[in-house]
Amino acid sequence: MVRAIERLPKRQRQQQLSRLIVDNPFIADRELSRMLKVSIQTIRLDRLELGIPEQRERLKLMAERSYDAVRSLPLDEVIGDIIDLQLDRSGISMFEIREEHVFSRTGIARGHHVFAQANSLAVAVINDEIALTASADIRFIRSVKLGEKCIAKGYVRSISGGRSKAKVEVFTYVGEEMVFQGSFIIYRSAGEASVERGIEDADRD
Amino acid sequence: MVRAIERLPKRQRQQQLSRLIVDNPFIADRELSRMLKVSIQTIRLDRLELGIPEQRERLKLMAERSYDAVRSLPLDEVIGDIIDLQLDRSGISMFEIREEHVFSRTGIARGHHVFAQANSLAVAVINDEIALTASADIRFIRSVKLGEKCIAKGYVRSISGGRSKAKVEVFTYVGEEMVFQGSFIIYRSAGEASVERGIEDADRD
DNA sequence: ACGCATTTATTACCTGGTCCCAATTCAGTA
DNA sequence: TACTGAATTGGGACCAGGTAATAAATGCGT
Repeated sequence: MVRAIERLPKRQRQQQLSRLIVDNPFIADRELSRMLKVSIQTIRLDRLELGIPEQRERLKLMAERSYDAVRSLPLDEVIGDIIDLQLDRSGISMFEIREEHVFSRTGIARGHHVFAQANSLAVAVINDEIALTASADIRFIRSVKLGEKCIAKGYVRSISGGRSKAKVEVFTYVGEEMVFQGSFIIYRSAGEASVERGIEDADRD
Repeated sequence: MVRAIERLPKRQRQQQLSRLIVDNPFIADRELSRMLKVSIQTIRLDRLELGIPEQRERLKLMAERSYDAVRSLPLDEVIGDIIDLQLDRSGISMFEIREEHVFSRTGIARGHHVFAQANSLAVAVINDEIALTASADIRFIRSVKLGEKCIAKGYVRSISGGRSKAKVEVFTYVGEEMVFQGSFIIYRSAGEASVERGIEDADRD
């Protein structure tokens, strides 16, 4: 039996539903029911089956993620997903090159995205409230292309200058191949609450 | 007149209220009324006077901010607005530091945005279909803060290696003050692609 | 004692849901 | 064709966390 185009079978509708919610977490059931042309109850049953929380919960989760980051470590302000982190020692992050990261003509990632991943990792691995990049020496060893997964590994090499500076080396790989290498000097606030601030005495907010 | 510690005068209570909400935006009026030992209506009047939105709105705003932040770097083709460009010679770009570019705790811009502006400019100034960053040596001279406008000036210093490499220096200013300095080696297609390898010498500090 | 600000209480209403139960529709099969 | 089970829809009760508006109570200074 040929289905009307309007109404999709359950499976496909649920897939659509997930997609819609993923790329607009702010959407409410009412709107979804209009878009998928089913009743609001169906939408709710679908969410239930798919384990998708209600809109408010979704926003709350997003807010929490970005908030926790502020409180502890800027984990959310990081480009790439931190998949391992040993503070003051090392860390690993993963970043997948997608459409929006590449030059559309060539499919090659723009350098600053690869840098951003490495920089974020270098900052994240430093166990401090305030950690800022002071300088960096970087090499793009080979270009990274659409779809490739960049695994960045960061190592804290030294903690010098009365704990106010740290050197972090980051190596980014696609598979076995090294694609990026960077040596970062990170300023830290040196200690728990105060003492030396990173760069020249930044103002507090 | 010595006030009871329990009940503060309006002004102080409202100050407290702001503080409480700032460092826990998730808190609801009910809880606030318990903490400040006033009725829930008073809390609501206070919020009204202070222009503090309800909890749900707060969470929504946070979610929006973090959502925008994730999109902001990836979506832009070029970071910063190119306001002057002489191909193969020099270029100027402007980039304003907004909420989504800073560490929310400190209001200091994340390094990779400043880098991204400079990198984008360095690539843009190279008059070629394919231009990729091969390496860079960068210094963050002072931290850049929320609201500041970064003016990046890029100069093509040399075109060497049979037109396959170019050195571009970028200086970024806030007002008169230099905040960032970078030396970029950019690979260009120089006739045909084959833009694969980058590094040859590994000098690190 | 009066008056004004402040505080509290009350009620109606809103959004965006949950939970539960019943009715309906649809498609395939005995 | 009638039956069955899944899918869909509808409705009601309830919830949190509010807004809005109006009224009543409480301070407190003069």
